[in-house]
Amino acid sequence: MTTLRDLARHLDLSVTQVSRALNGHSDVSEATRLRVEAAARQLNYFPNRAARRLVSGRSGVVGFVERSFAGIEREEILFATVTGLSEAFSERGMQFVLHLAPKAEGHERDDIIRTYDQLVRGGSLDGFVLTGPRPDDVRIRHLMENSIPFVVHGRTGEAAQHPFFDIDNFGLVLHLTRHLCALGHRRIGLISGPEHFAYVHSRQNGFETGLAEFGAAPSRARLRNGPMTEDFGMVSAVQMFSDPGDAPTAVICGNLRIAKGVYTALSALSLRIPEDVSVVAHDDVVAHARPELFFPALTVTRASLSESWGPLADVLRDAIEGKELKELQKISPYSFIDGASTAPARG
Amino acid sequence: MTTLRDLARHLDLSVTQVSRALNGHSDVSEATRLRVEAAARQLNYFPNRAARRLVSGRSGVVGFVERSFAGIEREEILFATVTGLSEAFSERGMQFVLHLAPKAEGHERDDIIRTYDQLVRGGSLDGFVLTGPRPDDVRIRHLMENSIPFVVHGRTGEAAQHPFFDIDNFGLVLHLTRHLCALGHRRIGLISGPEHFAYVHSRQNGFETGLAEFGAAPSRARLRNGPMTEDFGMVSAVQMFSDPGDAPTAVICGNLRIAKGVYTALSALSLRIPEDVSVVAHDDVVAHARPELFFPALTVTRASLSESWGPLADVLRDAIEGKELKELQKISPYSFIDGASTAPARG
DNA sequence: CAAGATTGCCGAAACGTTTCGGATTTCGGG
DNA sequence: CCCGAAATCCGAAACGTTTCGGCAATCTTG
Repeated sequence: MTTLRDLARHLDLSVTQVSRALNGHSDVSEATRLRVEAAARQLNYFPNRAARRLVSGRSGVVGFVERSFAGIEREEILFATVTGLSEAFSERGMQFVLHLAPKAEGHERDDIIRTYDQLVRGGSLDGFVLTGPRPDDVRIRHLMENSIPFVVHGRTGEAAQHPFFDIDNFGLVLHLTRHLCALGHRRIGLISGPEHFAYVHSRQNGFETGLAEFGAAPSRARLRNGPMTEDFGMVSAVQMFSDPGDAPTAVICGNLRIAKGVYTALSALSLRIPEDVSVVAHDDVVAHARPELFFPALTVTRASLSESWGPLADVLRDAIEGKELKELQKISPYSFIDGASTAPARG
Repeated sequence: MTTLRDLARHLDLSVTQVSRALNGHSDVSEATRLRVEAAARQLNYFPNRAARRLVSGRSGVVGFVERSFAGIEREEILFATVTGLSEAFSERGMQFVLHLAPKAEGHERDDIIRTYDQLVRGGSLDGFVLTGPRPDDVRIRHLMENSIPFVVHGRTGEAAQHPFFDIDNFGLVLHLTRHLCALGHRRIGLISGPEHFAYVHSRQNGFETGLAEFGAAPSRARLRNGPMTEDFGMVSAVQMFSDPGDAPTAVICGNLRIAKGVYTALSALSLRIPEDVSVVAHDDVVAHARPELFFPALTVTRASLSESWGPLADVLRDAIEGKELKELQKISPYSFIDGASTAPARG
């Protein structure tokens, strides 16, 4: 293995200067910089990471902690997350490790916190990626208190005080709500995710804001929180539309799986889309279902999950480098794609 | 962060002795060893990995390289592999990183090899886990030539010269074949995996050996190689049983998915299991399908995939530590579980 | 009790890099 | 041609650990 010293001897320079040349420091002449780079290539020199880490105090490794078995329906998304982050960090010269914390009994997230501590000890890991934040997330509080760098996919709330990369959950549901209201709908259903997740709250806020703009009010009966599954969408829709008096005229679905269930339910109830009911959804482009394959084509807001890994990795890198909080909070744009699943509200 | 020096000062010992005490060396008295351990706990000392790696020349990180998008039906198994290995290496104090090599055009596996080199440079990674070996695998040859430690899940052949952890593919198909032959079956079908994988060859050898023991010969028409999917099992079975003259009286399935397809096909062809056709399979316990849920209950050999990650990690650890090749080749046992899907051959 | 063996300990060097402070050379301006 | 400033360069220390060789005290043995 060729070292910096080998290079220095070979070039008749000092180790210092070779190091500075390779790291692009200012006080090294253009000529020697080129000479050094050429020699480095020729002797195929690669910096020893361990040595670099020892002096820099950083390991170049980041992690993602998850409990061992999170349940079947989370597998698909977990897989996408792991592969996406692996790729993103690889491209940035960092390494990404998945750490599966054994499922311990007792305190829900205590063991996960202990895992964070263990991993950060001895400089094994520089930082973490978190997903699925709760409004008041213990993990986030703990990491902040111990000033361990991290980035959250999503955020704890609209005014979160931590590094994150998120989609505009508030905005996109507001957009969908306005779209439906503009068509004359006032009784709108919202079938969203599990109540304890922060993004569900943001979406609900967007929903209520949109309704308020048009002088409408949400109804407890038209609000459903539960797992983002086709089954839940189906059951929720059947329940919502079972009361003919108060049934909604339009439904907003948290994702495409839920929309799938809603389509099934409406078809079974002999309700036509969009004549009887308008349906819209948010498309996170994770499953293999595409909104164009719905019939009639689904109107959606879209923000691709697979495009979030890169920015997420950037934010974590910057967080580790100690940048300002305001540079560490990014919100991704979404697009609105009009389909054929909405129509003006009837009479 | 407390270092060895802090500990040494605190205990009024030398750094050397503290280090040796913590690493359980022989020339340190029991008394001081206990004293040192107590102090380490109290000051909550954790060895700095980077420093340790710098001197030992090892990183404590191992990797698994895969191309970015390997196709849907491989996802399930890839996911199981990644989570299983993550957990196994965590338990051994090592870190496991998944590296997704971008899908490049041109030479099939050239880019993967380059990836191995890059990762091993600068001491980033100590070794690799490989899966799905071919009989003459370029990756394996390359790693051996450059003496980079690795372990293969599976092996290139019966007399492989590399570290591996494998199930007894030859033996288990031999077992199934003998079982069927003992029941009087002579025309037996084998629906197995893609031809280029080494394990498919081993299984085929076991099959032919078993047949030969009973004086039977394999037939080209009763041998199918293809993807391990339900669809392939279904199509293969239909084709095999379409020729009434030469149709088999029993079928061996490469895994449970294939068996599922075979059950479907036989049912559609109005062939009863086991009265008309006996069916057996190998169960790798990866999917959520269980052989008991087949009707009639499937007779299988079983070797759980999820139990292979630990031994696999052990072998790689030992390979990195430079143990002898013969200690680095492990074959896991399988069990035979008799169901209700076989019966004596008729007439 | 002397001589060798054993036990428990220590100082110093090494791993390969970055960085601090200072030294040397070169250059422009008077 | 000289002087200060800018441009390049360098030695040495530091990061935290392991390990090699040696040293002193204690124990064993004849």
